[in-house]
Amino acid sequence: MSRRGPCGRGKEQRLAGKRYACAFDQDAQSGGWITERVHDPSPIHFIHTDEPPSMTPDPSPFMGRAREGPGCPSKTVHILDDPMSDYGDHESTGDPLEKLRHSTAHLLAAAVTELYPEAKYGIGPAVQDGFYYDFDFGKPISESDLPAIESRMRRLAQADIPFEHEVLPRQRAMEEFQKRGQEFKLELIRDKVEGDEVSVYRTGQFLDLCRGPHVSSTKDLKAFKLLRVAGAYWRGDEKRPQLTRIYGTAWPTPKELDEYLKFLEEAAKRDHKKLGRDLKLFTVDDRVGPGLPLWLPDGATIRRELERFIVDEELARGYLHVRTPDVARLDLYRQSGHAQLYAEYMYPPMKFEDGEELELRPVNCPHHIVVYQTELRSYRDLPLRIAEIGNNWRYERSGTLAGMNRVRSFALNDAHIFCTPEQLMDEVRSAIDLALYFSKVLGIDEFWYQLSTRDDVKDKWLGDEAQWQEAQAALAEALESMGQPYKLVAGEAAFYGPKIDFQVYDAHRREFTNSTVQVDFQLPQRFDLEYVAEDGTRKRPVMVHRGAAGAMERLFSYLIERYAGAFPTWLHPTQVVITPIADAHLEFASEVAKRLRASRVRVHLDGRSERLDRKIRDAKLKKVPYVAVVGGKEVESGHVNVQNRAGEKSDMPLESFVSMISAEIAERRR
RNA sequence: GCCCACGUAGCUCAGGCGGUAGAGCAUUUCCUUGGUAAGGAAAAGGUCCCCGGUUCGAAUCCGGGCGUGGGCUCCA
Repeated sequence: MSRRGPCGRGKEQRLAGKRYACAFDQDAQSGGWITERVHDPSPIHFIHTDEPPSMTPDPSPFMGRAREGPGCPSKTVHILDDPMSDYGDHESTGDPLEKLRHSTAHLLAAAVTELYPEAKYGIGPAVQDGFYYDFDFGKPISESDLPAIESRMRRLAQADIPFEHEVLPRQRAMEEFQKRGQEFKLELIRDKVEGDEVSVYRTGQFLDLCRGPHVSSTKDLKAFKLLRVAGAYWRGDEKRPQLTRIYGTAWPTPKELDEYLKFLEEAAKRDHKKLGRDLKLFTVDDRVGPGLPLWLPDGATIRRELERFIVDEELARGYLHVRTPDVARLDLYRQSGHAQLYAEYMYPPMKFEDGEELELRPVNCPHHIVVYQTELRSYRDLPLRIAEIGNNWRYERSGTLAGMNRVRSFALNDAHIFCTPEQLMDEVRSAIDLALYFSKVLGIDEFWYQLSTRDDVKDKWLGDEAQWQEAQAALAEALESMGQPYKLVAGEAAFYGPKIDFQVYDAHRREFTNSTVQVDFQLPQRFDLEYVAEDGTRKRPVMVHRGAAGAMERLFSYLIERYAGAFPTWLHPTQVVITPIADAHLEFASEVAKRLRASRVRVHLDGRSERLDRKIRDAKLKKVPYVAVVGGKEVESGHVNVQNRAGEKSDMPLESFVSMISAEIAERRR
């Protein structure tokens, strides 16, 4: 069997394109790595669509995710073995689309064989919405080389070349690939193929180690397009050669291909980096530094609303909000273990003359632990839920930074719940419930849960077996008791405990972790946390790390893409644009503005000497929820003529409008 | 960090096989006061990412940085 390693599939998944209406369930395609899946991962809701989502960050990273981290689902899911999709354990799902794409990958390789005889082949699996094939060309290949390869593919497709399946004796297969200088394939046979029979597929001059199945002829491949080239390490290992990966997409018909390409265009339009610039929400400037975004006034307004919403809800649910510093003595992180296990993501400490070493915090759990320890806690105090929306600093590798989605300084909606083992389940459940509530209000309609448990490799984990079992059971049970389906991924837990991640997609259907719930027995031990139990003895609490809304930065990038900038009224930086028709109506317009502001509605009075059409157009481009036109008639009647984003107009008394929009805002209607 | 591509006015981009650069939008000013997605005119605006090198001369060529995008790795 294959290993399911850490490498994963995420990549593929990422690249994938969308899956239009349906969500994901792609695990079917992904097959089998998910060992013991408990429920099907179906995505849970999806509601509307037109708005694709994006994602948010991982919450409390905490921990030490040394290198395994809680991670993103991505990896989790896919696999490493994907390579094997080319061979090995890739169990075909029988999905015709997958077969088509996998065959197109072979077609790509066949074209490359003719154009670049020296090329060596890596693997070429089908992935969500397409396929890729990794090659070692022995020289740089760029996107400008794709058209030539693609047209050769078309020629081969028209040539009606059969996909011939052969089963060769192992020795014979080795010789075949040896003769062709295909060292990567030889390696795959050595490592992945058991037994004496080796399954190969032949397409013209191209011979591939592959289990299939494939379409019968290249003429069955009618709608495909090469999309981009990228570097990819052989077998996902950074220490091995980097191959050139060519990504492409393939569909049964040209029409579907077209739709997919259109989807990509649409996704580009709602890209949060583009909208962030167009709508003046945030900026990233070299002078400040990579991965350090600046929230501009309108973006900051949205963030303020989000934080207000989050904090108010948490306070209502019994969380205690605190404020703790962004820096702390390095010793604090030595004690938590981060200095050792998380060092590569931490900024270098600031050293002072007197020997003091201060560290920008990569996580804030140690701070909350200190808060916990300001008093001798009683079992009556538990569960104690300490929350904070505070900045965390992580020195992410430069190549991973992306807009607001992945940054080096981010404000996590973090909380640490200190509770007794008996309370664990309930706390996990309420943390999930909170995340669900946030999702519902914020419009995160499409997401799924992923339960990451520990795998068998013992030394990767801290703690004892019993605690792990207990924690995993608590997480699984919490989800099940709430009727929430999830995907179970073994081996992806944080080193200190299992976790549940909430996964979402961005506009391009790349997967991200939005929020998480993680159980931790390690920090309580490292900090010798305790509480006085009912019987007077000292006991150790359990910690739950949870980031219900994720990081504000990632949440923001998600919401921008989710709404394509057309935020719900309660979030929109400008809720109403008041447009007087002529200067003569400015005075009444000012009164209208004043009235709305008195009710805390964010308004912008557009007093430019522009025409009405122009002002309305500008407001529409800003995706402002309401445009209130004020002209002679309105001055006369005391009404406002309001147009919403759908273009529906209605004339109503100012007071009616005020109460209408106030209610909409108060209810945080979407 | 690695691979590929890219880096010209605030934005979107042209142009430049070496001789100090253009458009549209945005901005400013003037005219226009006009009922539901772009009224007209003028002006202003650029270290052509940075640093070196080659050259009489570099935004254009070469090298090295930095940054951005897409992937890989990683994952807050």
